[in-house]
Amino acid sequence: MQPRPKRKRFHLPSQPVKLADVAALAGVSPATASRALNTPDKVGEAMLERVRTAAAALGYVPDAAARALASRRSRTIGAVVPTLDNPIFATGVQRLESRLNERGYALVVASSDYRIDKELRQATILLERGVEGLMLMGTAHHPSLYALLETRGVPHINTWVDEGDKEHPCIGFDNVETAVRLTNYLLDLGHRRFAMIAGIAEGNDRAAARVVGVREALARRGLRLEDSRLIEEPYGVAEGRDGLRAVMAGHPDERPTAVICGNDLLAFGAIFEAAAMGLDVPGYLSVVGFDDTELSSHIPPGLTTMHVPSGEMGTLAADYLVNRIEGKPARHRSRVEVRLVVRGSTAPPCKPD
Amino acid sequence: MQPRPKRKRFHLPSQPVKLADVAALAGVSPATASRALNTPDKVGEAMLERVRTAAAALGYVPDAAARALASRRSRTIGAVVPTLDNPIFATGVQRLESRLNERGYALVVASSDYRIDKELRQATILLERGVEGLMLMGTAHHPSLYALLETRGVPHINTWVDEGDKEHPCIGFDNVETAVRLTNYLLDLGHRRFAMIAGIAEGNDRAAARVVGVREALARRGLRLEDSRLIEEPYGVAEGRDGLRAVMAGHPDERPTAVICGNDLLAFGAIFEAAAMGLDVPGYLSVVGFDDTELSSHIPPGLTTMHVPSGEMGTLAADYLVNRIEGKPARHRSRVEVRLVVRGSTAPPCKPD
DNA sequence: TTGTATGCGTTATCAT
DNA sequence: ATGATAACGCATACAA
Repeated sequence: MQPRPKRKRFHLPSQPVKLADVAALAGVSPATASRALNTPDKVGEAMLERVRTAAAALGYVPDAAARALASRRSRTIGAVVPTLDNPIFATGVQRLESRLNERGYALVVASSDYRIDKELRQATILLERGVEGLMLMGTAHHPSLYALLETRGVPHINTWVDEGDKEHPCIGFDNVETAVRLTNYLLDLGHRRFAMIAGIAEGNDRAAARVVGVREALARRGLRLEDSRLIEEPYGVAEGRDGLRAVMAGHPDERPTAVICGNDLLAFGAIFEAAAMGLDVPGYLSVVGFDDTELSSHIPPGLTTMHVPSGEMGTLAADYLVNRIEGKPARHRSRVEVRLVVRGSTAPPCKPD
Repeated sequence: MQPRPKRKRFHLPSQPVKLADVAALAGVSPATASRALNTPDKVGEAMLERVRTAAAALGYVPDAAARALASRRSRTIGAVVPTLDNPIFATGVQRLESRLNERGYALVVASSDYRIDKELRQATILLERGVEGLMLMGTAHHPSLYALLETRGVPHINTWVDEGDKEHPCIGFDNVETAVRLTNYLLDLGHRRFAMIAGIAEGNDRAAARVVGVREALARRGLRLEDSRLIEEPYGVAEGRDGLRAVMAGHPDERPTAVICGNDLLAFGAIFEAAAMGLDVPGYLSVVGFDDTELSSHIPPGLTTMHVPSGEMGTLAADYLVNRIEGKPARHRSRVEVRLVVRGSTAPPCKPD
């Protein structure tokens, strides 16, 4: 005869100790145990102690899935970023996580690889996972994304941008205006011949906006960016080097005296390549970037760049989302300060027109 | 007779369309609908189509919490890293996420800030969140952590290490041995007077191991690291500069001819500071680092360093955990190749003893 | 304040 | 291959 009783279900006793066990040990109902653990102020002093010690004694760990199902709250928020491989994004996510952690939320991350279709897929996955809020980057999303957010009623926040897109909450700065300011600085220095090593605009509205800003600033002074002086490269140091060679091609007299880079990584590459080409920075050529990474102030001769407070944006995004979720007041939009940091990589042109 | 049942719940109709709705529209039972969506091969051709179109028509999105509760599977794994702010970690997490995504898992991240007590707290939170696997960094964990993992039966993997700790699965490399190799390279070059700008050993076994390795290699040649020539600094460029000034203090004749840095960020700082002090690298001083970041090959004169395949470790960690979770064979330990990359920052000492 | 009884949406067991 | 139905572990409306 079989020593095993015929079992009704075949579930593993994965988590032996459940709330009911705690309640039993404490001699109270599951409801009271639940309240004691979650809303201590709604329960008597004595009960509270009994439940707590019982829970501790059993090493009780609540089951998040069951809790989420019953309460319809996951206490989880999601973030879809292009990649964590860009340090400036990583910093933002780091601070996002820190703040969420402080406020009792967990963070699930996914990357879009700068592709809006993948961003949509990832966001969908996170939504299925039950995130209660979503941090996105930029404002160029798949048309279906907002609809998805809408139907699920999940708050979201666009970061790194603060553009005309008044429909949607965002935390960041105006990339166009920022590029204008940076370009104006160079113009005021006396530069007239420009080149730009931009990021890949496709799928990256921030990169595109920076090009627009540069063009706009130049146009106001009656200047323009020659086609041969604008090149798009993925963000990277090696790409910055390639970019510099490309935009410096041609007759020396027609070469740009200032190169604007889409981010600091590209700018580092440009500076290194200029050195390799024997072109003095800033004597022969001024170079500027965007972001202001840890290295920007240290790399000789120091990189003039726009300081972007990526960590602050992460913190603000966390607060915005949690406030929305918890029904607290939350500013629909908030702007962070991006400031020009002048360092050694810029100077007046050696031979102004 | 009451038109409505007397008890009515006040739940928000948060997710109007559920599996039952799909089943109803398709004219099948919920069970069949579930099977059609999850295990298509266990269902008839015709049913499958009906269910799928019904689901699409209603825009059905499964509820992860309910699914997790019923199946006892969250399809989520967790990672606790010191910080995302170190680009080398960010890369590892990026690749971890990529691979998990490919295999149908989501990633929830938390940071420990190099503190084992916080690591324990974060791991606990992730476990409560129902992660089915956990990626950790290093091997120096809180005593309770393994017990926690054990009771919950959650697979884990220690990354960035491959030490004697044979109890636990890990993916990485031997930090001591790696430091030995790096030091031997300098010794073979002829260096005899060394300094080290290490990371903070407290809470960071990798940083500590690298110091051990350097000492070990020196000891084998009858040399040692003077107390005044070893300094611990948080990983950072500015800290590297401070560190260099500190270890170069004293009479020039007694100065080290080689400085070993705990990671590339510190090495960058050391190189910059050496330049600022008018000390030629590698003519007067050789500098080496660990990690091999994107900038290491570009920064003049090129940084000699140990290349650490952080992305690969992320991928391997993902595969290991998913394989374990899904009952597939998984190597208990796997080692990645760390190789010495010689660049311009090292040369024989100008005046060997 | 505490207990009782559902219900959350899905998967899985069993019978058909 | 498909349907009926009992868990899954917890929170909460309601009664006491």
